[in-house]
Amino acid sequence: MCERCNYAEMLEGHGVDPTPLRQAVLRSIGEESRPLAAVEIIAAVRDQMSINKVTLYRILDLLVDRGLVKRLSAGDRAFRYGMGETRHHPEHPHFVCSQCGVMECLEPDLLPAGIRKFQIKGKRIIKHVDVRFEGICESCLKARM
Amino acid sequence: MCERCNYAEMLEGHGVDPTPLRQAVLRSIGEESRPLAAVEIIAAVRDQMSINKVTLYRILDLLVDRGLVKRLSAGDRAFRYGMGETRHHPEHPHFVCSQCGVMECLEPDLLPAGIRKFQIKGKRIIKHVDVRFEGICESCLKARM
DNA sequence: TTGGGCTTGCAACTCAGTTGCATACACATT
DNA sequence: AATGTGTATGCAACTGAGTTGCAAGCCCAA
Ligand SMILES: [Mn+2]
Ligand SMILES: [Mn+2]
Ligand SMILES: [Zn+2]
Ligand SMILES: [Zn+2]
Repeated sequence: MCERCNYAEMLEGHGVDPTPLRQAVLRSIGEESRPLAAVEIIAAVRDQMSINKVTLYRILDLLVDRGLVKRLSAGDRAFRYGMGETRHHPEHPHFVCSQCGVMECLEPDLLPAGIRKFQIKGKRIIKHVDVRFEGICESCLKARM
Repeated sequence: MCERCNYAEMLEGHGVDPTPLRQAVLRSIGEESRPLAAVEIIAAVRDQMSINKVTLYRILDLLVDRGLVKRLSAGDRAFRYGMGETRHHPEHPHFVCSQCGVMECLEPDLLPAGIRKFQIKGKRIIKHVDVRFEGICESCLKARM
């Protein structure tokens, strides 16, 4: 998210006790520009303190449940975790590199305008739309030459 | 796909030996109107003949590789497998019920027009776009009342 | 008839995440 | 102070979906 975010305040604002581990998990996600896999989050947290992987997954569940974090599907078997939507961080599509698997955030204006208007279609309730671009990322492109 | 599809011919046309198991896997996928999880495909095939799960996954890999089948992400941990694109079966978005997990195919015209035009963006190569609507399906809606 | 490649099966494995249960700590009640 | 109650974390074992290694069966070619 941003360097001046107060993660403890964000947690408290969502009714979550801001324990050191929860702050560290949220900070690790917030300080990256792209959504991270659990294995990346655990590595980042462990640079500063010790954490068990079950605790990490429980914290992630809690943060996703409270809307602080968004669980994203990258098209492989591991979820990615990125910051939830706020006014400073609007909904946006993502890009996944089919070679190295990295997920990147794209500009919100790449979300096709009006994608929200398909709200009722054949008696379903549509809650949200997930748009994922797939291809080859810049760094994999460079490595090919 | 359709009842009059000749699955053996489709396999041969893509350079794949049309063994009974491969035909049964492709037929199981083609006869459904929605993409299936591997566990559903194996159940469908086993209604007619015996198959080992490793064989199923190897056949799925092969069919995906040849473009006969498309591997889709439903936002959970199990892939779904649906028929690949042809002239009779154009690209289309999907819907996933966040309650029961079922994936359904939506009309191709729900794909936002012009979504293909984001072909070059920030030095990435974009190969395709995956649009997935999430919400509550008709049958889960009924069951709520 | 022998040999190679393709197809399938079985056992064991991997990876990402989950469950069960125990321990530790905080804070409230007596 | 002693006790209880809930919350946070850890550890071991488990699960589900898919993968790997290797062996066996089959087909056709030399
Ligand atoms: Mn993002
Ligand atoms: Mn479909
Ligand atoms: Zn890449
Ligand atoms: Zn449903």
